[in-house]
Amino acid sequence: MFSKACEHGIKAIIYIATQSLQGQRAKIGDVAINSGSPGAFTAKVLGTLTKYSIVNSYTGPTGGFDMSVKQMRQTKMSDIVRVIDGDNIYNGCGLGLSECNNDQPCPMHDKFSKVRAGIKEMLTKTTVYDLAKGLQEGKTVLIR
Amino acid sequence: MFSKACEHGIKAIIYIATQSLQGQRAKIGDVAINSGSPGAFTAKVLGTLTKYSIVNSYTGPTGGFDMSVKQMRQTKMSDIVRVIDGDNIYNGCGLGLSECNNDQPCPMHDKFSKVRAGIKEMLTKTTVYDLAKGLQEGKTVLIR
DNA sequence: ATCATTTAGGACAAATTTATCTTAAATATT
DNA sequence: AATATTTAAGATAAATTTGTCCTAAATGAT
Repeated sequence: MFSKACEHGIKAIIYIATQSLQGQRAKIGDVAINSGSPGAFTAKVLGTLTKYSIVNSYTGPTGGFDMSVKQMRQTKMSDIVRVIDGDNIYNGCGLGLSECNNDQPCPMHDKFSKVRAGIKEMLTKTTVYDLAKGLQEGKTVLIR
Repeated sequence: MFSKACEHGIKAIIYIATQSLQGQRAKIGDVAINSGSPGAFTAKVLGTLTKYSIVNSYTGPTGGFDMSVKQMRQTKMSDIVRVIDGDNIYNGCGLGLSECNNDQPCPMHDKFSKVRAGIKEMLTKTTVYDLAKGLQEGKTVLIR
């Protein structure tokens, strides 16, 4: 469904958000350990997310990553997915045709459209804040 | 969503089915041309599908691939996807955790489960016959 | 029987994704 | 100013996926 880069990115963001809720910046090493993601790889993904102002980064000692509550509330999962995986998941053809629409649909287009709308709705209705809260309250986990 | 192998496999099966509905076997070259898929690669995928009796293959002149109407009606899209891509799409964690369930869910588990159920339902309710008919009637296309 | 045609299947190659490593740039602390 | 710490970013490597090529096996037609 999502690329590994996207999975790592989402987990990292959720972890960083929980830390930020406690007033703590998260270093990439901590992120890697606590989100079960490869550090250097995740650092690149976070670089991209930083570029899009989804998360903030700081160099030097006391540096790391953090998010404001505003960022957590504004950032939808759909934003993260779009930045990392592009919008193929929202618009792409399920059978890989270069174009596919109601006018000239692939055989799965109709059925696929509905499923995709469900995915899009789910991702646009879920914010980083929502998921960070669940993790903070111990209702969910990032590693298994 | 699906791997390229799966996309090519689905397109190939739908094309083969329409040909079978007209009493024609389809050679891999025809399949490639008419489904817009790489021939040799698709041949391997069809080999797997043949092993699972989703499609039939015949060697020699007059050989090729075909499906009985019974096969078309019995074969759900979910079967093809499971054979080629495995059942990760049905059971796997959206964030890539090795395990993820209601007991110890990842942050996206609840929302993801619903979406996944929608995908599963869509794939199990759609048969090869359904899609082949749509293509045969000119309502859908395999190439763009 | 021979031959041409087709799938089967393994080896190989290319492309993409995932992941690591190394050096540079930034910056807080001393 | 010097130093230690951290992210940034490019180079490189490993793994996986995608795709091609070639030979063997099967088989219908002559």
